[in-house]
Amino acid sequence: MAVGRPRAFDVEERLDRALDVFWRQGYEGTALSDLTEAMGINRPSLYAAYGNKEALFGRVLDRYQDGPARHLRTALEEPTARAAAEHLLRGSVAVVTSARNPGGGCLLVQGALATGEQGEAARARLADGRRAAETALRRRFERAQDEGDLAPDEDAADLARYIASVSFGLSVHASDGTGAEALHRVVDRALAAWPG
Amino acid sequence: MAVGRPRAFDVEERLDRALDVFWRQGYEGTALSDLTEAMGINRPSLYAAYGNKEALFGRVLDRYQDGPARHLRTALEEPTARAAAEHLLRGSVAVVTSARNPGGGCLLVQGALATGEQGEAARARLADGRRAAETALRRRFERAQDEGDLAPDEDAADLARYIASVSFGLSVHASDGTGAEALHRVVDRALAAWPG
DNA sequence: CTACTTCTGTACCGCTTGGTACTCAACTCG
DNA sequence: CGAGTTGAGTACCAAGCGGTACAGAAGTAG
Repeated sequence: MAVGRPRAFDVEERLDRALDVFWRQGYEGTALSDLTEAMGINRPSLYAAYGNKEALFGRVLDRYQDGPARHLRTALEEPTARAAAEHLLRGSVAVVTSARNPGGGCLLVQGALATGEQGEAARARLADGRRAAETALRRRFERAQDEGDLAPDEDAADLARYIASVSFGLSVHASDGTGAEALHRVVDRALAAWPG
Repeated sequence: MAVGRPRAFDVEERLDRALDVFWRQGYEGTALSDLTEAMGINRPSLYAAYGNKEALFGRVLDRYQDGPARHLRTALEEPTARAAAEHLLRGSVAVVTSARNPGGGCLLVQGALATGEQGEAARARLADGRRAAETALRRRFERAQDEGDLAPDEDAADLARYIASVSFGLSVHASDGTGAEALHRVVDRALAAWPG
C-alpha cells in the first residue's frame, strides 16, 4: 500500500501563523495571499490541508480557544465565582494586550463583528463562541450558588452577562492602544461592583 | 452664469442610507455596489458627490455622531458626573439595540475593528472617534471634580476609561442578539461600581 | 525498478473589487 | 434660441479576490 509524498510542513504549527494574521486583520480583512505568505505554503497546499478560507478560520478559532484564550475555560476551575470572574477578566487583559497581536484585542471580538455576506459564517461562528463562553460562566455561577459562595437571589445570567460585557469592552479598548496596566484598573472597577 | 443640471438626489439624505449599510456590514464588508444600490444612485454620482468610499465613510461617521450617537455629546451636558455616565450608557444601550441596525451594535465599534490594509484608514478614524469620546468624558469628570460633585482623589481618566469600556462591551454584546432590557441590567451593575 | 499515491508549484479560472472615460440629458443665463 | 455648465447612466478598466486543473516531484509497497 503506497503512502505518497509526505507533507513538507506541520499542519498544526502553520495554523499559528494563520492565527496571527486573522487576529490582526480580521476575517474579511485577510486575503488568501496574506495567509499563504504568512504560512509559507502555496495556495493548493492550503486548500488540501484545511479545506478553504472559512474552514481554516474555524481551525484557527479552535486553536485560539485552546491557546491564547485558554483562560475562558480555566477560569471556570477557580474555587469561587468571584475568583472565576477575576481570572477571566485578568486573563482577558493579558490576551487583548498580547505581544502576539500588536494591534490589541481578542480574536473572538475583532475577528468579524459586522460583515458582508462573505463573512457571515465567520461572524456567526464568533458570536457562537462568545455566547458559549458566557453560558459556561453562567453555569459556573449557578454552581457557585449551589455551593453557597454566591447569593442565591443573584441572577447568574445577569452576572455572567455583565462580566462578558466588560471582557468585550477590554478587547475594543485594547485595540485603541490602551495598555495592560490601564485595563487592569478597568477590571478593578468592574469587580468593585461584585455583589455582596 | 450657467449653473448646470441639478442633482437629482439629496446628498445628506442619501448619507443615511449609506450609514445603514456601513452600520450593518462594516467598512470592509461593504462593497460599492451595496452602497449604490442602497442609496439609489449610480457609481459616478457617488464619486462626484462624496469623493470615494473612504471619504463617504467619513461623511457617514460625522452624520452618525450627529445623529444616532448624539448621546456621546449630550451626556456631557448632564448636571453631574454620575448623571453624565448614566446618560452615556443608557444612550449606548438605545443605539446598539436600535431598530435601524437589526444586527445590533455601534458603528464606532463594529465599523472596522481589525482590518487589512484597505480598511486601515477607516479603522484609524473609528479609533480616533472612540478616543475622542472618552477624552471628552474625562474632561467632563475633571470639571465635575472642580465643581465638587466628584471626589478630587478619583482618577478621572480611569473612570472615563471604565465607562467607555463598558459602553464598548454593550456594543459587542448587542451584536450577539442581547436585547435592551438585559443590557440595561448590565448598565445597572456597571453603575453600582460608581465611586462614593 | 515499477506501480501507486500524495504533496508541491505554476499557471490559470471566473468573478468582484474600487474607480473612471465618455456620451447624453437637464438645467441657467444671455 | 444657443452657449455653457453640471449631473446621469452606460460601459469599461486594471487589479485583486477565492478557488482549482494539471504536470511533475517525492515518497512507499511489492
